[in-house]
Amino acid sequence: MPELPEVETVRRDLQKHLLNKKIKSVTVLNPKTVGGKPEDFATSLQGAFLKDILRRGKLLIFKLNKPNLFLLTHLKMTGQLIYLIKNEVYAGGHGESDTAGKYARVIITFADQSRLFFNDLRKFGYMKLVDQEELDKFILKNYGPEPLDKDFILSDFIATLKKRRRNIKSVLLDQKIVTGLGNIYVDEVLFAAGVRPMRLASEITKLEATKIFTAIPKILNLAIKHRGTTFNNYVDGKGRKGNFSKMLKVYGRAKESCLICSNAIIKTKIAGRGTHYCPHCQK
DNA sequence: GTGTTTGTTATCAA
DNA sequence: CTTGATAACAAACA
Repeated sequence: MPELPEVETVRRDLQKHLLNKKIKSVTVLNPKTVGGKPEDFATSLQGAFLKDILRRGKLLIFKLNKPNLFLLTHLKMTGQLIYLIKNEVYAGGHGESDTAGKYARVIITFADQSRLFFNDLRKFGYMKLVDQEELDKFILKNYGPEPLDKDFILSDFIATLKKRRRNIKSVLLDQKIVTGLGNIYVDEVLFAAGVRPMRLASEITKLEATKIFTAIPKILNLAIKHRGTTFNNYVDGKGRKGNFSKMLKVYGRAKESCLICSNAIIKTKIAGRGTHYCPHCQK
């Protein structure tokens, strides 16, 4: 489940390896992944150079040298981007040992014969070509402030929570309120802030909101430092697992004892998602 | 066969 | 119009 730290780890890996590479050919193995006609998708990319790789929330944005062309990539639940040099074989990727694996959906081959695999077991992820105008519109419509940027502002955050009559968990999962958090990091953030996930957002105190606000970048940055969390499928740009899994304090620890107070961690369902919290440390 | 896993969007209700 | 709640999507696993 790639959330902000995992997507950022992939972005940094890929930026190191494939900046300024020229796209030689594109193979679309699952047409639904790219939408429209696969041959149009391939043709548009062919011959283009990769100039930059950006991230907005959990969305990766590949900037191409063709004027006004951006390749958006969303990994959703099980997407992986794996970069392999010429003839390199990757053992992994949803348990496959073949180079491509049976879950490869798109393969981009560069002029030097290195390749970028977009694997996606559940086919929720997508690649999509847009121009600058479509990109701006898309981001404006779907994304709120970046928690690691200056536009994530405490007073705005407190005011937003005050207006929401939903549980805090679903509010934090809403990408328009703050981008990048998913099921794992929301549980971790709420534990760090000492707030129960079912609490009504509008009734969160200023002090609690401040604790949540502070915990968000703190935990995300720490997770990036450890190259993300691998729970199911996530791997980085070279197929390696993330190390933050060992440092999770509540997610995936149902019935285990709280690392602070030793009470049993409770697992329940909130906002349709598996939700973990400590009944003693979180009020 | 059943329930569970989750990022995002579609759909419906208020 | 907005907001919120829920189903749907897809595939695999216990």
